[in-house]
Amino acid sequence: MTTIKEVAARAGVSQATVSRVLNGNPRVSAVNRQRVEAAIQELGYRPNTLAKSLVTRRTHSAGMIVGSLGGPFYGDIMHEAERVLSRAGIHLIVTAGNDHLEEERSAVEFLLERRCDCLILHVNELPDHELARLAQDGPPLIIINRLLPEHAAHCIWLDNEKGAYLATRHLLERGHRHIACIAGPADKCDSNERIAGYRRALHDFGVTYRPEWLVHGHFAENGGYEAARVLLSRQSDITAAFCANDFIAVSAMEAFREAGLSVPDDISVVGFDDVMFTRHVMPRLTTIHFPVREMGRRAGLLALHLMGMAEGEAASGRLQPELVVRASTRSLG
Amino acid sequence: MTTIKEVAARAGVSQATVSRVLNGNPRVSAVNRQRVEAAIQELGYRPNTLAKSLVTRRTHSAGMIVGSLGGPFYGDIMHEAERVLSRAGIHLIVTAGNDHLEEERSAVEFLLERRCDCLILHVNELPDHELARLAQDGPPLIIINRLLPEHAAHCIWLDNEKGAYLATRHLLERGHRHIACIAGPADKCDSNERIAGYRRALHDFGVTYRPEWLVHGHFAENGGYEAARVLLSRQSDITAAFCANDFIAVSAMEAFREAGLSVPDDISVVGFDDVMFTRHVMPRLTTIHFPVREMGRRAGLLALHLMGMAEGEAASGRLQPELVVRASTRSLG
DNA sequence: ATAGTCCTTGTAAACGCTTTCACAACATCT
DNA sequence: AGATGTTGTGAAAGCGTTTACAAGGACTAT
Repeated sequence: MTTIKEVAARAGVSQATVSRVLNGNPRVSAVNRQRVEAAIQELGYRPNTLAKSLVTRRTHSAGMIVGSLGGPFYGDIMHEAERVLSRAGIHLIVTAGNDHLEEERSAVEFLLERRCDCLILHVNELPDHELARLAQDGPPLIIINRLLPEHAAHCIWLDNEKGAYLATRHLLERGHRHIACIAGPADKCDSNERIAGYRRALHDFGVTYRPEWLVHGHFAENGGYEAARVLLSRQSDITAAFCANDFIAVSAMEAFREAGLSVPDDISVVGFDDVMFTRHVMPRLTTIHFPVREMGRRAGLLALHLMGMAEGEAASGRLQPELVVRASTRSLG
Repeated sequence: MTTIKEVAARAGVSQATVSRVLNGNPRVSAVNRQRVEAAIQELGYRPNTLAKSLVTRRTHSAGMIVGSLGGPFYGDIMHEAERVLSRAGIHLIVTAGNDHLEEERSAVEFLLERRCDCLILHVNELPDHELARLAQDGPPLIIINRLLPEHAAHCIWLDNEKGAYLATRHLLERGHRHIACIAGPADKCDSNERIAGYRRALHDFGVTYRPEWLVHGHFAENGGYEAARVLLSRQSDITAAFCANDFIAVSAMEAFREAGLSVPDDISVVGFDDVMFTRHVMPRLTTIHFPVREMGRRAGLLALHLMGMAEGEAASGRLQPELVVRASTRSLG
């Protein structure tokens, strides 16, 4: 790899002059500028960002942690954040935390060691106080899909409770009174918020919640299949099910179908997230739209903001879910 | 940020000793080792990888370029590659090229400037000779989903032609003789290879290809909708369609349905890629399985190999597609 | 005693860049 | 004339690490 020194030698100037050309410093004579540019071309010189960052203390990069590099949810977030950031010359470095405490910690460590100018975190296991400490003595921090009350200005989150409320209310308004809830893992707060919204809706409509209506699945693909079977085995005359996400909903529908129940004729199903493929499943899934892309976009914007690179309002805050009615729910009777 | 110097001062030793502790060098007395470790804890010291890499000339990172950070295809590739690499202590840095020449170039530049130890490229626009040059004077290079004949040992690609052949043959074996092809964009080589496979199959079964059977869509979501409508407008009595990917297939099915055609009763449809949701669409899509995850895994493995960190065989080479028969195709008559 | 090992430690020179400072050369004002 | 800017330039210090290399101390073998 050629260095700035060699370029300087070739151009017959000092390193300082080459550096000035590289950084667009106007205090360089036209002659020298040309010479340097020629030398750069000829040698195929490529500045070493490591060295540069070492002295400038800026890496022009934002670090992001997501649950996993795969999957439609994170894909959209990364994609949108990257769009916003790259337009401002900031590169996004993404790493997976895999919803695992140790991995999340080491991911943070990794990004910190790389001296990212800003951190965008989607972490499940890292406890609040560690995040708080990080926010205090690290680079600017943005937390997505989670609310730290003391750091709300750095958080972007979804009103999960409301989403679940909307979904359940939709079922109630269509006359359903025996409504199951296939929730996510019991230890995720997303999951619990959604359960809360479900219960509030029941309560508002004067329906008494029954424990046998609730069952837990996991958020990944096929997460709802087993859960739905458990539910069915309980014989609890349900006519509708609110599912904590679309994967659960789709795989639960499969289980229902196998049990001879038709969706939506025998049982109505609502999902959550509105991931891309919900439009293509049959019946097309009624679900709660999660503005993921907006979340990604805002994360990028807020990052720029905190790095002092964006004008206008900060983009933190709560995002609103919306009900999308399709074909997997119908009125009772 | 605390530096190694401060740690040294606090522990009452030299920087060199701290560095030795950091790097697990055994030539440090137990006493000093403890002192240093204590100092590190107390100060919350975090080594600066930038500085480290500057001198060691290793960044312990592999750079990857994909078309976009979103989407199931790249998601899987990134995910699998990351799994393999992170287990070996190598971090994956992913950047999007957005299938755009300039962006791909600048993505390469970015990764090169970051001094990644290895590059994994999924690029569409970058011409062969630029890749060849890169392979020559840059870090180890891996090219996925594309074959550079002179660099086959660094490539991992899919036999697209064969996949298309299998798909088309399946339709032919079921008695179809008027088979459309909804291809991808005409300028992508994936797309053209798949067209070639389609035509070879027709030829092998003695069916004469007709130009009005071919229509181009794009690979993204809904890419097949318009294309299918064009196809229908041609009145070409087709009974089956081979689609160049699953997104095309799914949106084409929608167009067929809108036109009053039932899949598979009136028209059979085969997709390509076998992305996750094809199992959940209705009718469940017959498609060609593209071993994406295997491709990602191999890319990671090959990267390790080229960095001299893996034992065993190199993982380059051609991946085989497989036909997955589901419910969107049926026998004619 | 003396020389030869083996360990542990510190000193100082890199790594490739930016940036401050000083200085020369020249232009512009009293 | 002299004083005062203005510009373009290079020398050198520093960013936070690693890593020769050398040196000192504690042994052992003569």
